[in-house]
This record gives sequence, C-alpha cells and structure tokens, in this order.
Amino acid sequence: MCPSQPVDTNGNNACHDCPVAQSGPCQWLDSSLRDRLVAASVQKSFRQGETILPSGQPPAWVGIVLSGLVKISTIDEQGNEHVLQLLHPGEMVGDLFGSPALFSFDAATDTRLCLTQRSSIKEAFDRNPEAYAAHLRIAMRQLLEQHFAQLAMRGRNSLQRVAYWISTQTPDTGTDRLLSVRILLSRRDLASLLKMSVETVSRNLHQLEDRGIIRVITPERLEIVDAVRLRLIARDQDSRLKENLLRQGWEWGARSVNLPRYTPKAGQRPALAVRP
Amino acid sequence: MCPSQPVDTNGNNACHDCPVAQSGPCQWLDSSLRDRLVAASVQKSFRQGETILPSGQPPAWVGIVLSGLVKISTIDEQGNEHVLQLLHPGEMVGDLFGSPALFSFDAATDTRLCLTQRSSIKEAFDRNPEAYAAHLRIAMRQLLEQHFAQLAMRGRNSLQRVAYWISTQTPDTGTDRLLSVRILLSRRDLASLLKMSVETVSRNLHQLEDRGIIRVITPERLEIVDAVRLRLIARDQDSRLKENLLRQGWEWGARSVNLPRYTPKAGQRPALAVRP
DNA sequence: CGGTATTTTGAACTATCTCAACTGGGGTGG
DNA sequence: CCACCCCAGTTGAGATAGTTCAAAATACCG
Repeated sequence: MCPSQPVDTNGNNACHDCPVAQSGPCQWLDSSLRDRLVAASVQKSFRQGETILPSGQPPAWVGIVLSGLVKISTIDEQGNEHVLQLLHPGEMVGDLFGSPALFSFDAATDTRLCLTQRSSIKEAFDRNPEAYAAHLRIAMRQLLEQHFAQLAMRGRNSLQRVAYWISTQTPDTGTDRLLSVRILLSRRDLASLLKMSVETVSRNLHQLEDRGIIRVITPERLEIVDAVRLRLIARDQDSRLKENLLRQGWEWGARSVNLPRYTPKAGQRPALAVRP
Repeated sequence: MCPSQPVDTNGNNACHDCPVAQSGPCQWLDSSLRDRLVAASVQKSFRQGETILPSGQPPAWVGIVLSGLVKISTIDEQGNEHVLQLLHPGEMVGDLFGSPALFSFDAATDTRLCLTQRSSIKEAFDRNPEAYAAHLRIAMRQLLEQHFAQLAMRGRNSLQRVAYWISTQTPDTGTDRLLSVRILLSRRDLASLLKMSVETVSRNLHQLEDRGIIRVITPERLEIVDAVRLRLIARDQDSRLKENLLRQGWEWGARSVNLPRYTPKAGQRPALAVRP
C-alpha cells in the first residue's frame, strides 16, 4: 500500500521523497515488497471538503495520507455532521480487507494520498504476509490516537479543549516567542471535533485573545502570544487554580478553591467523573 | 494468540468449546498455527475491578477476551477515572508488538481471558505472518466499535444515551414480553462510559421507570417493560416528537416541535452540530 | 444486625447550546 | 470597478440539560 515509490501524475518515481516514508506503514516493508506495490499506486490530491471514500463503498484501493488531514465523519438523521476522528499523515484510509466503509472519509484540509489498488495489495500481501504487521501497527496507532483524543475531551471544559487543540497544533518546543499557527480546519469541523458549537469555539478563541494568550489575526490564522499560559489552561482544570493564584482578583475562580475533590480513603475506589 | 485450544488450569484442552472460536482472531488462523499457540496459552479469570494489564507495562503476553467485559481506562490528575472503551469477547488486550500499554486494562465485570506468551506469538507469527492479518481485522473492529460508541454519545442527550445503552445490552429480538437485563457495570463505570455523572444515570433510569418503560428491580437488575418505546427513545431525538404525538399532553416536548432544524439549500454544506 | 458503600433524591448553579442578528471578506456580474 | 450577495465567522441574550453538593435511603457484607 503506501508504496515507497509510487508513480506520480508525471510518471515520475515519487517515493524517494515520500513524506511518510519514516512514519507510514512502509517503514516496516522491505524494498522488494515496496517495489511491487509501487506499480499499483498513484498519488492523488483532494481539495478541502472533497470526499475521499464515501460511506457504504467497498474501497477499490487503500490509501495512506501523505499530507493534510482526513476526517472520518458521518451525517446523522437530522443532517448534522459529526467528525469522529482526524487522520494524520502516515495513516490509513479504507479497509485492507475490502469491507465497505461505515463512515465517510473526507479531506478536512487540502490533502494528498497515496492510493494502492486493493487487488494488487492482496496479491502482494499473500506473498509477503508480514506486511500485515505493518498495517496492524498503523491500526493500533489510530486506535491509540483515538483514545487520547477522547481523553482530551473528558474532564476539560470548552475553553480548555480549545486551548488544548491549539497547543497540539504547535511544535512542542517551549517557544516563548511569537508563534504563528494556521487553523487548517473550518470552524465547523473544529467545533464538531471538539464537541462544541461553532459559537462556543469562537467565543473561546476570543476569550483567549482577551486574556492576552493568543492573537486572532484572521479567522484561520492566529498567533500564540503566551505559550506557557496556553498550555497551562490546556493542561487541566487546576490550571485555573494556578492561574488564579498568579493573578489573583479574577472573578471566575471561586469554585476552583474547592479542589481537591478527590480524597481517597483506604480501599475506596476513586470517583469516576466525566467533568473534573 | 487466542489459541483455539489453550490448556486450562486443569491441563485440559479447552479450545473445542472456546466461546470466541468464531468471533475472535482465531477464526482466521489455520489449525497448525493454532496448535502451535495452544502450547503457550493459558486461560485466566479476573474479578470485577481487577487490573489485567496496568498502564505503563510492556505486556509479556497478549490476551483475547473470552467472556466478560474489559475496560480501557485511565486516571487523570484529579484522580477521576475515565473509561475510554469497553472490550468485548473476541477482542485483544495488550500490544502484539510489545509496546507498553498507555492506558490501564481492567476487568469491568468478572472476566475470562485467553493469554498467550508474546515471545511464543512472535515466533509463531514469524513463521505464519498471515496471522497478523487476523489481528489486523480485530484491531479494525475495535476501532470501528470505538467510532460507533462515540457516535452514540453524540447527538443524544443523557436519557437517550441511557436508553441506548440498555437496548444494546439486550438481544436484538423485538421481544414484546418482559425482558430481564443485568447491568454488569457499576454505576460509576457506566456513568463514565456514557459521559455523565452517576446521579444523572440514576435519574434517567428512574425516569424510564416512571414512564413505564423499564422496571428497576435492584440497582443491577432491571426489566424492560416496553422494548419498543425504549428503542424509540434510544434511536434519536425525534423519538421525543413521536412519543409526544402518541401520548400527547406530556409536558416536556415543547422544543421538539421546532424540528426539523435542517433545511439544506442547494450547495450548502450541512450544519455541523454536536447536540442535535 | 451494625457499619459501610452505593444509590437515590433534592435543589441550586452554571457551562454550553440555541436562536437571532450583525460583520466583513471574496467573488460575481452588471 | 463598484454594488451586491453570500457565507463563514462573530457577538449577544436567553433557555436548559446536566453538574455539583449535600443529605436521605437503600443495599451489601461480615
């Protein structure tokens, strides 16, 4: 599948500069297998919003995200779209075994994929079944990412989720200088992914701006002014507490003082809670 | 891994009545491979609440759930446990490649697992790498289930989620007769899984009882009185509308009348929304 | 049976959603 | 080139589902 060297639209051998050569499934394939897959692969670009693999379709190919973001989403009975997961470069689109997709895969941003014929994959994998291991690793990564994403939604209020999202979009370096970030997703997709309404996203963004943590240059471009405080907010709820301690006299912390809420006694299981 | 015939604690060959012989990964393994794995496998039981694989541990074995439910969970900085996913019989516990678990795997109910030495698996799979395909299928199933579970949380209010959960616990037969259901999970786990507080779970359960849809016998045992209406509520929000139409004069439907909220115009993308 | 843990009930509070109106940029066609 | 339209984003105000805290009731267990 993610052939290391698929032929691009010009017929050139594009694998030597494949952006996911080190992160995609190909990293675990030996060169002979890769060569076999190259022949059956093409790269293809999708515009933001384009559907890559519609729900219900048994995929004729399997794709690896090369660049951009792919959203797994579905539209419910009321016509509301729900973004379930974002796929990053190196991850898979489409079932290797040909099961029809149960959700829709769309380009969340402009996207480039490496598409490989399923029929060719099957043939190649029958000969080199260890290649399945590579895809298993990717599948498990996607599962793990999904769990993390879910966890990030739990126990965080909307402001924290927005802050968290922004901080995931930046290199993890502790830069204290101005950092420009491009929000690739539309407000709608972002809101759905963060499980809140568009309005709330907007309000939170501007609340962060009012607090001098970010600057909203254009709707899709923003600057991180105070990366430290951003992460502090994103981190967890008791960042509120910390932040209040730092700049006391703010009027929305009253409840924070009630922490800690968790005082385990011997043998008592910790309380489960969705909201901290 | 899920050897079809692991030796149980009595040294007997237990595979011929393996409960997941048809649904677990073994279904795709040929008998020679299964035989090889049998030798390295044992069945083991865990009590509700016991930790099967602690977070941070590189697993020495890989397990297949035979019966019961395993929860993937984590405890956040405030000591709140978050249940991220439930694993059902036939699904996998522990990374095949030996990566340390990033979340904790615990028995959500009394549970029985089939554990296979990772070292033996590796050896066996190196010879029969197609076995990875079987595990890839399972991994993709878990991912899919996770997406469905997430979707079930979206666009449903707490009452609907509870109703949905109950209805998933019953055989899908359209029984109109009294059906007894055992809630295997503790209220805490259930609440966390359904992303609500314990109190709300309780209130919803009793609201369903007041409406004559279920009967709460004991906290962990309940009867479904009206499976049809239960599913109607679980289904989606406009079940409210339907239910109001059927038995009009109920006082909590006012807003439902505002439906439909989605009136797409040509070329307009559907509105994204988290809550219907 | 007494003590403890869980579940239930009640009441107040608040984060977030919904609805609705406003803003501004980009493209289109006159 | 300008006026207009259209749509994404923003802002405001009100409504509400669900949380939190606290206390009562019930189930569980030795």
